[in-house]
Amino acid sequence: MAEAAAQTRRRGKDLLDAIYAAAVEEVAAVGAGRLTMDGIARRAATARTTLYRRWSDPVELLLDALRELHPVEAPAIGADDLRGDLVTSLRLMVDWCFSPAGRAVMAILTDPARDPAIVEALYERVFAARGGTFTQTVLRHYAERGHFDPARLTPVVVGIGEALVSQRILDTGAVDDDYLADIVDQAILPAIGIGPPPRR
Amino acid sequence: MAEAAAQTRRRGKDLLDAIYAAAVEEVAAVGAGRLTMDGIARRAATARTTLYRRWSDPVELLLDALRELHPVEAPAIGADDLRGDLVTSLRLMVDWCFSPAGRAVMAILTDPARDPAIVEALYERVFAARGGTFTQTVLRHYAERGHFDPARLTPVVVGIGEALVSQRILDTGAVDDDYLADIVDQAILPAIGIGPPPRR
DNA sequence: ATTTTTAGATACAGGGTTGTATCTAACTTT
DNA sequence: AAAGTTAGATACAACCCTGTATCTAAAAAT
Repeated sequence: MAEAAAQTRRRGKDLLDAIYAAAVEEVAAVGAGRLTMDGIARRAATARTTLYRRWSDPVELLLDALRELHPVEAPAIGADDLRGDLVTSLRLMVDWCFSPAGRAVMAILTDPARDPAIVEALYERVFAARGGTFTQTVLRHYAERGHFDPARLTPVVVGIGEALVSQRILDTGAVDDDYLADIVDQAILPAIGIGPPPRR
Repeated sequence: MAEAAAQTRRRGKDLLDAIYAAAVEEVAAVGAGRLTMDGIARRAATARTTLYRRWSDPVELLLDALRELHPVEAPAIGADDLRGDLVTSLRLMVDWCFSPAGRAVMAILTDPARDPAIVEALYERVFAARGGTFTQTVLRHYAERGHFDPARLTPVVVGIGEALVSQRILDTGAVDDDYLADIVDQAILPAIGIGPPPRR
């Protein structure tokens, strides 16, 4: 009564964007197992009917939403600074994990009743553009330029940084830059034969 | 009709054990977010009434169940075999992760809507008896005996093995012994300044 | 200005979960 | 043997989610 109702009706891209945003927020909030058309509709402030016109179930909707979201950024390579680039790439990972898309992907991957087909679709749509994991891009670059022995880049080694970051996020819910530097100095660099870290 | 009905009625400990087992199986199957009195009751082949007589919600029940389950085993220390003991401790972790209790704990920890209070209660009840993580016990033992510099045992380093195992489980759902050996040779040992791993 | 498209609102039956109440019959205790 | 406790079964109203159908009015196209 007091305010003139914003009697506008969303349509086309505006509406889709609102629905996509609602979908990733919803899955991050309640988990993939509890994702529901009703929940997405409420969060997007639209009618369930509108969703059913386009998708037949919430997972289809979610996959479309993730496809539309900005893909994961690839870490940039600096000027001959392996250590700094590794920290930067991990920072990139942490930031992405806390983005709406990242939280949504995490919710899907950690769902106990997750569907392998969904996981695969996820990897294709979200990680396809990037060349491997966050630190992998950096490590390969410097290995090719002779900073260390490329034979050191085993599947285990290229996953050290990501594994430690994931664990830290799961444990404490936040990661500061000092911890990222510790990961690089105390785990990644020793594993590729650089170091040992300064003992002070 | 054909068979005489086993007209026995569970009571006391028998019944409780069946309920506890059902609870951890249920949470591992559907996830913490979807844990329901109804699901537990069905799995335990009892009436929901029986559950409501003792607990007011499924999470309370689950926490009691985890308290009753066997705690995590502590890794044994062998005869001066750091590498072998590390692999063994990681094997212990993997086995525990696939046990009913382990799967239940994982489901709780990875639930997007997890309650910090529940997580804390979990750590107290399940991990309290053990001295730190799986590899930590082993690493401390050998560090104290001079196999390597104890200053290397930072929070990052003692978590390397567990982080890589967790990531592998999440990715592939299984971990073989070769991979565990790779983790030890290519990540943990370099981080404590032992190695480099043999290049063959 | 008229027509077409479609967002938004409402309603509905069907199914699942919740928490409570009630009854019975099996097990324990005395 | 009698009295007690309590597992198991059934029923229930309330609520949420699912698909579908129907109507309206706003936005776009003509």
